Amino acid sequence: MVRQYWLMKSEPEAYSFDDLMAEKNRTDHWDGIRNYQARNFMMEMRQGDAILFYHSSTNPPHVAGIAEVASEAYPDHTSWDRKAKYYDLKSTPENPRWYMVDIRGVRKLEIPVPLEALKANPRLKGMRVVQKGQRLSVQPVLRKEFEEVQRMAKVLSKKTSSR
DNA sequence: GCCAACGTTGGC
DNA sequence: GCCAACGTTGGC
Repeated sequence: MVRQYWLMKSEPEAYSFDDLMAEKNRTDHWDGIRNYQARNFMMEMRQGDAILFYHSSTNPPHVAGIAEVASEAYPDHTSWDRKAKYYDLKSTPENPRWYMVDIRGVRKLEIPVPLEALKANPRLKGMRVVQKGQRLSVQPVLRKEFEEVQRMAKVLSKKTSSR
């Protein structure tokens, strides 16, 4: 049962939605979050919550697919791994500072929904991702926004295929 | 590659 | 607790 809705960003060159779908059980852990607000949102996530998987730093930026929360937050062990990219010396196994969740790919959108289209849709005005300066890589979305993005993907794909 | 908008750090 | 300096994000 879906409880809450989220949007998570990833740079596709680093990790794309297709990469997630290619994982065993289409499931992977979401490590490397080093922002308190994003971490706190992840700690609110419950199994079955739905996720818009967003590709940032690509042209054009877009929502690529739907995922779901596969496990609730648990300590991000890469935070105390000296060799890891996002090592934080203030995080320890005894006192973890950073957390991660597991997410599972559900389905790829019929067609990616570009940021420009999100911005042009007045129903999505409240989404953080369309607002200037909102860099948060994990953010809550409303159910109606989540459903609107899915609807847009359907509409866009019909337009494309009828040409 | 630029740069605006943020978040974090650390001296005071 | 203030705030300057610095680092990062991410659209363009």
